[in-house]
Amino acid sequence: MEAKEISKAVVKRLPRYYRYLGELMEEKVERISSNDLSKKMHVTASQIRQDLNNFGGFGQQGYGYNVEYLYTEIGKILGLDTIHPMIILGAGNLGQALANYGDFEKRGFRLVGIFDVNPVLEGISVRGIEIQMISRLPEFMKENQVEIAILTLPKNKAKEMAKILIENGIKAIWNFAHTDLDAPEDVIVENVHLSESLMALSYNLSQYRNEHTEK
Amino acid sequence: MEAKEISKAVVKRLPRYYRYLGELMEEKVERISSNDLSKKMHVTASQIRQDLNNFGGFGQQGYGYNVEYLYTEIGKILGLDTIHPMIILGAGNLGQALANYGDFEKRGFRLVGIFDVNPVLEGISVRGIEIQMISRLPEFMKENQVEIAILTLPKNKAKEMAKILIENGIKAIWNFAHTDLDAPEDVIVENVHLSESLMALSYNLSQYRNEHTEK
DNA sequence: TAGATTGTTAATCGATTAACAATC
DNA sequence: TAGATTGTTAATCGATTAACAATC
Repeated sequence: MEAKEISKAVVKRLPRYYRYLGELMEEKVERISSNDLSKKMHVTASQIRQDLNNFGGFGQQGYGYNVEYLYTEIGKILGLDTIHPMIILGAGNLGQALANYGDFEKRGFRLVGIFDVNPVLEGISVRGIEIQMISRLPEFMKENQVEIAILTLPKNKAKEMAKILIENGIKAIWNFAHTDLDAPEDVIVENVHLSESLMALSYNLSQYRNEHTEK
Repeated sequence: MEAKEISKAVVKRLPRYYRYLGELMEEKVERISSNDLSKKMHVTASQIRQDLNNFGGFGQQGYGYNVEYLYTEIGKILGLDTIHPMIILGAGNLGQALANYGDFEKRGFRLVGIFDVNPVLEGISVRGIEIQMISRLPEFMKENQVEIAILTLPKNKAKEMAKILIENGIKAIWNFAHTDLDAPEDVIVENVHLSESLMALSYNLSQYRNEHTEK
């Protein structure tokens, strides 16, 4: 809320704190110290305190952090206390996998539409939502409030659709296409480049093999 | 190849260089300077030169980098010049989506098995590979060389299966389960925590809204 | 040769860790 | 109160950027 700029590294860690705190809640743990949490998460206690203090003092000296309170507060910081209407562009395997992932709904990410270019898919329901032709997208966006678009289309199609999304006032794009998108700075783009993740894995694999073979 | 330790940040950037070089090749571009590439990729030229020089001098003063050569070399660094036999654990939507992604095969990631716990799926073919019961996994791993396991199972099941994979000598796990895995340091784990990615997007969304509302 | 551009060292910037005073 | 643990400042570490000599 304050003007202080939070680093990308900190933001990337917040959801992980949130996940661990959720698990602690399930285990009925009421409070935890940065030290204990640091051991669970394999990070330093110092980093935890430093990270959390970017957003305010959630702990109490001599006591630690109240798990439920901290969980709720991080949830708010992450914007999980509001509804985010969401559409999927590309009803292939990946699009359907994401549509069927129920936990998103639980966190406020509400799927309101699914679109594809393939006429064969038109009218087929996924999670109770009928797949529509992508040509209907601009119209749909005018009639419905849409905040996030999930892009699970081939890369050439993806760039083209990103343009249309932006023209129609999309707020954020979760991009699974194997390409970078051009977007103005007021449109949030979060990339999930799966093949790049697999290549990083492959690098580490080769690296490890070399280190333990050569010599 | 040398003992020099490459930072994780550099490794994460390599696949992106690889992607851009691939695109340049498609466009028949023969050579490129760090400066031109930096403009395309929205990074500094200095970073590109610094990154590449971790692995050796691929460029030439006054000329720049030969696109095809650099592409090939980065491919080798990423281990894309060797075959990586791969299995999928969890034949749900996501598992099938990954099974059907043809580009992996092209890069040397060869799918050799798909497993699930659901007996209904037994024998069904995905990309010409029959889904097997997960109970057959240890046997399969003894009979076949398997390097990478893709984990697309619910989190409780995932931890359990990771243990079995490790006992049977898996080299790397590409983990899509919403949990961290315990693995010895000689087993590479690459996590894809999709919900965390979506939460980071959500954070940025809320953040942007605040900055442009309050004042 | 002159011009271009790398490879590489040095300077800067940012992020992580350590330390400790404040305080519950 | 004494003990525990945070919040926060200072020190360290690492990564990015700038600068430029080397060299094609």
